[in-house]
Amino acid sequence: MPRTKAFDVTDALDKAKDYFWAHGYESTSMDDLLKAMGINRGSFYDTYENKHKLLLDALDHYIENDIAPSLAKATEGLEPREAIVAIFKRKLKRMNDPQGRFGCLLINTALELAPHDEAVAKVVHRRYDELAKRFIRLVKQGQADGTISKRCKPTQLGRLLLNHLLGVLVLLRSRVSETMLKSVINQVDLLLD
Amino acid sequence: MPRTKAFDVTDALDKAKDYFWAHGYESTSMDDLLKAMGINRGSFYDTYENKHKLLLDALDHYIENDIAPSLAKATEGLEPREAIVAIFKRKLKRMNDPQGRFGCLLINTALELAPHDEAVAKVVHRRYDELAKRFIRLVKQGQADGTISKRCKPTQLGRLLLNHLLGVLVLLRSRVSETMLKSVINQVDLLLD
DNA sequence: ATTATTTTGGAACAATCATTCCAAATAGCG
DNA sequence: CGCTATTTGGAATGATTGTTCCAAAATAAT
Repeated sequence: MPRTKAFDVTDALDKAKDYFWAHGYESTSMDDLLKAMGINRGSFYDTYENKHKLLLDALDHYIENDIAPSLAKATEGLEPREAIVAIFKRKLKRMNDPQGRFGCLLINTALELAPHDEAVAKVVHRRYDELAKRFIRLVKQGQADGTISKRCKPTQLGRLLLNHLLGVLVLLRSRVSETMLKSVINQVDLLLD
Repeated sequence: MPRTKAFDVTDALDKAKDYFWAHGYESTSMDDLLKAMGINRGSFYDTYENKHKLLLDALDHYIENDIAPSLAKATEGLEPREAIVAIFKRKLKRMNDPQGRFGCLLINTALELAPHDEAVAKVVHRRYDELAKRFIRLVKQGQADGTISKRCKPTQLGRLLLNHLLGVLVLLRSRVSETMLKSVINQVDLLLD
């Protein structure tokens, strides 16, 4: 019986995600969001509850639709060690397109809100763990096939790789020079040898 | 002939720095700032010009009065390699006091503002370079006295260490578990061997 | 003590904040 | 077509934003 929504809920969420990604949470006003999403106040509050709830949804949407596919694409068909290297090299490739320079929404949000926002902190921890596990699995496989050094336990090395990635994403958003970025990214091999 | 200021300009700046450190830039309102600094509007705008200018001053004040002394204290009297390790272990020690959990003001600010704030980006780049140079110098010395592996050029390894530090400071502010933090920090040795 | 100069406290400002609310418009069902 | 449930657009809300402004207070020099 009811009227149907005049906009695509997921599309609008995706636009919101992009805006948060570029500008952060506090710097983004409701007016900015509504304009970016192409909807208006009534529809917004009816659909997404409020700004903070939208952020949490945007974070999940980001992991599912940006991070996960990006990781899958970068690593598909590659041997474990090459997969790890590819994850980092990919950041280098993307450093010159607009989106790539905004770093990672998860990390940006973690730094802006985690200390005073329990809900955000929880999401961040879960996603860090997932990323760490992914690295750990790749390390195990790489150590098994002999391409990654065994002088460090998989768990430790996996976490070290996650930490390395966090650093790279900080450098990206900090807009450091390409030289600096290349220099750091190319050191992944040092961690694996 | 004039009246003298009723407050200590540097003390108030220090309080502002602490508030920015804990809460970030956008989340901090002028009311918050004035309360934290213990002064009022007239005095503020007369002395510090405006909120954005204050942030830049706070950043410099932070590097000079928090980072520099902290690094000096952590490394004094230590051999190069031990100095590097000490810089990281220090983060672990501090992880349970309130201030330590807020990460690093420079990095927090970089992630929040660098993409859209030229002045902040400039400061960030200069300070990153200083930190990198410091690491590079220590690496050179460590390689000279044989305590640090020579399989990597000082410049490269120095930057890698800076990147490692950025990651650790992200993890700190993200409030990850002590286990996770220890695990990552203890891997510094892997980078130096 | 008087004068000159600066700071101080806070009222006032226009702009913007996130959110609420509701009449008008709309679309599916009978 | 008419009924009804839902969405839509936007006016309105009260709170808060960063900044300006100025009279009153205070101090150092004359």
